[in-house]
Amino acid sequence: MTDTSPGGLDEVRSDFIEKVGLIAQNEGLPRIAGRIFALLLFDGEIVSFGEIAEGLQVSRGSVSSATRLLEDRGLVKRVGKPGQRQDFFRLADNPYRNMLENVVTGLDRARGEIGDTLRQLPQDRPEIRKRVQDYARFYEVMGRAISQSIENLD
Amino acid sequence: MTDTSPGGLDEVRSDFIEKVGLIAQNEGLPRIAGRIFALLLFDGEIVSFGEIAEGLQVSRGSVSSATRLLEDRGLVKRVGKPGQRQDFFRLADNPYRNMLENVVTGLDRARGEIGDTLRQLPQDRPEIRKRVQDYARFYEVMGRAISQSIENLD
DNA sequence: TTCTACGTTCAGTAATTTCTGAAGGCACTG
DNA sequence: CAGTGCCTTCAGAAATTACTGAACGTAGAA
Repeated sequence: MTDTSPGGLDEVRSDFIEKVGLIAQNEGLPRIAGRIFALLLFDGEIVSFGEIAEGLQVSRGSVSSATRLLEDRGLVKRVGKPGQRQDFFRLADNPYRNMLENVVTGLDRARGEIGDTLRQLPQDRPEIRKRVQDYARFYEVMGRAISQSIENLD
Repeated sequence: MTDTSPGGLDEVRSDFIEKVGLIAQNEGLPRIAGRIFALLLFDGEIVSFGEIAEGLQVSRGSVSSATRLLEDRGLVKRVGKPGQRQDFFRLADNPYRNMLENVVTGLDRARGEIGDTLRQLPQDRPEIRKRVQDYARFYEVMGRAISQSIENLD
């Protein structure tokens, strides 16, 4: 029998999964992606495609797109099992490093777009250039900070 | 006459405003908030409530809620003008510092929620605890990095 | 006081995004 | 070769979020 008592492990687990779902949503990811990540993180095991769909009570279509998203971001790894036709998943080896790198990528993109504006601005409007430059600098500073923090993870 | 020629300042300006609107959306803010921020940043002037609504072609209701959001986050400042009933706005003094602080706040919140889970986890499941702890650490590392980067802004 | 200009609120609408579930295609099995 | 189980795709449904615009309250002007 699984531990479903109040405050028991199962409740902690499902609370965690829901929490991470909401955090993911806050960060602009589909909620299901966050839940899958949390499930793999909490259980720490290799879990099959079907178990994810059933365990989270979501459609296989959703599992398909969410796992691919997580895979693309390097947060989750798809693995095969000999003699098994199903796909299996586990946490990626370095999910947090990849998360940080994804954040940096997003910041670089924003900075790049602002840089485009800067390049289009005439030299004889230094006040505008200054302000746009400051904005670009914001993304640059934050990106650099996060890049450097990657090594602090382990 | 304003410069509306292709590649002219007006076009750069409106492209910039739209770009920042999309960036804001990416970061989970209403698009209009990003546009207002961009307008104030680009023009660098004190702009009235009505001018914002008209200039961006959005309803006064939207201007009201977006400006309040930006005000709450410390990105924009509402100022009065003597003898004027309208509200006026300008960029905040230290918008980027405040942006970074807002990010840190969000990270702290996420870390706190994961910390709650950690506290509920029994000691006899060290493997689970380890994994959840690593996840919390991710938010901690990123938050610290950004906090420290605040001083690099100027 | 009454009038007017203003910002805010909120109910409803619009737009966007997420999720579902059925159809489809592929690969393995027997 | 047919049958089965699997993942993906995609059209549509559901849910969420942003936005509008009218009603409202307030404060200054006349």
